[in-house]
Amino acid sequence: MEMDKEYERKCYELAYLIFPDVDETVDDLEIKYPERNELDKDAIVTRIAPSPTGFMHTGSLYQAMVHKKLSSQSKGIYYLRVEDTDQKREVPGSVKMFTEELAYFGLTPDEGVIGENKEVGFYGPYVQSKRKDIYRICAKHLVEKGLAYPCFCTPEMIEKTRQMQEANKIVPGYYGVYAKCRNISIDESIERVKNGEKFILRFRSNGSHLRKIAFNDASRGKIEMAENDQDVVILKSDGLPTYHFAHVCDDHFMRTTHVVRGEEWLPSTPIHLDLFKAMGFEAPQYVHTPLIMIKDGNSKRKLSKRKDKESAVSYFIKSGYPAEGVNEYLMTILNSDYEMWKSQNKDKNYMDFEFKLNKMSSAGSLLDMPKLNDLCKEEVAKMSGEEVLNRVLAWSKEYSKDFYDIISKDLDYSRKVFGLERDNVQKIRKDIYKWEDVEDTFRYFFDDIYQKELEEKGYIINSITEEKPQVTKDIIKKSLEEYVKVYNENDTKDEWFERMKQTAQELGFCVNMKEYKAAPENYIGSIADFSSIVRMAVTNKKNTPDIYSIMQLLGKDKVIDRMNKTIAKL
RNA sequence: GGCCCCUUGGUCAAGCGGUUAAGACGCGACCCUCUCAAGGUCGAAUCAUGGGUUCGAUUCCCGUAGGGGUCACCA
Repeated sequence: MEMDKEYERKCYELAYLIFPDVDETVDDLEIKYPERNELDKDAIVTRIAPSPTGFMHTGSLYQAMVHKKLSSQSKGIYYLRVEDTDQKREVPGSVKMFTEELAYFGLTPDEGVIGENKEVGFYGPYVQSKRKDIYRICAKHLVEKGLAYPCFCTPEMIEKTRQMQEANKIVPGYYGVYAKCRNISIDESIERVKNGEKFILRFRSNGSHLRKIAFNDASRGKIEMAENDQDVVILKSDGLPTYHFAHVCDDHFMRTTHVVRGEEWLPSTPIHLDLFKAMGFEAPQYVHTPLIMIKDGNSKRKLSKRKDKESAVSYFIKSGYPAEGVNEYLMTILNSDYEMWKSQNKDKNYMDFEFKLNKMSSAGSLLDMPKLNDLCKEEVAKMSGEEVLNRVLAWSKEYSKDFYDIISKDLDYSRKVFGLERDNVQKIRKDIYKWEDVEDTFRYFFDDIYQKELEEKGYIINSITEEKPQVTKDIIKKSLEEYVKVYNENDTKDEWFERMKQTAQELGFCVNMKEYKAAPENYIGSIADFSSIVRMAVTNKKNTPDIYSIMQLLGKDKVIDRMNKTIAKL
């Protein structure tokens, strides 16, 4: 008993030696960062906690969606905390990038860091490097309780132990008898700290690898794992905490109720539970989300920052994927019954859907780009020409300045172009899924880039002859020559088509598709072939919206000029 | 390798002891059509495997295999 009292006293002495300047206590922090009583009892407080490495992972966006849904549904809070405890990896400008990228997808947090050097909320600072005091208070608390100790081992010594453990097939790590500094006397610790020896701070775990610990994952259910017995580092030599320790201190004092994080954290959850227990804090509800995978040959693997461009959120923004489509896609892989709900609630958006944690798939899904593209197409199809134009303007201003200049020259004209088969029609043309592709899709409307394409790629009209040998170059030439003569820009659509048919028929094309299909050998081609000739002469493209509208938009001079130039090239 | 997670068509997946095993993307065919896209109709394609439990297993239990993750003073 006397001994215990003495030990306790020495722990306090050691704590004071290590943290002479820390005079606040954990209890002070409890008062400073009180429970969020203003929220409903079952309100969910979540957080997105990126590291400022200049890169936002697509998986983070997926999680941001979970945060947003959980918090907004429960009238809770979703905040952003910057985890910059690894200062070596820090990339300037990251925070600005994160907040902008989240904003692009409508996933701006309610609290915390909301822009470069901008924070809101009472639980800050929301940047870990600015929370050193808090970690030191918590760490001091652990030292006082004999639950943390200074470790004087050098990285080389630890590496040596690890190699020995591996060679002997012992579970590697710093624990039990292998934890040298755990086992030195407190007097020696005090002495060595006094002598100014360099050290880091480790947690003193009382767990055993032989015992099991169970916890409930809100999406996966009960998970059982071996207890933690590792004396993990809690404060590094630069004085900053490791992820493990920061997670425990921050999520407690920011009053996080649900920690939504990637599956890769599952194996270290026992460490966190151990730390929560040691601090006397209640652990949050964990939600481990599956990783987004990508196909690699015959197997799949997690999206890799180095190998996969799709691993970066910025990729989707740069390519001009509409946020609505990406969000839809995320929801489909996030909640298994979302697609069904959506098909019954077409006019609603994902914010109206009730997201359920237990409906979350726990297997990692493959990033399905064709599906994403399709969902984006659907979303673009809901937009008016005006809307599409505005989106393309915003996108190109940032990522394709030349195109921006071209389309902003005559906004009325551009609006008509983007409204083709989109405004005032029953069946909307679904051909655009990302803004990056728009320039190529509509290039024939803009002389500069149209001309450039012709110079670079040449005329594609000859491909008709390759596909249908009976439609020879001579026929193409003759068709265009005849058509140029009769083209009348004042025709209505019906008149226009009648005129096309007439010209086609005179040249030996069949103007009735059924008749043509019944006996194609009787004709040199069909009205479809004739239309292709005209289409390619005017647009140098195989696929376009309705040619009549295109001709109307381009105007007679350009139409005639393009046809004549094509004739000259034949 | 230890530990952990995961496993229904090519992909996302519904299912939660008895179903003709939904739906979506993709793919194929046909229809419509001035082309393409869209739309319409139809089609091919799935319960990893072995053993239990049960009258009955895709569904519950155990093993096996496969895939993935993780074992830092990185998060």
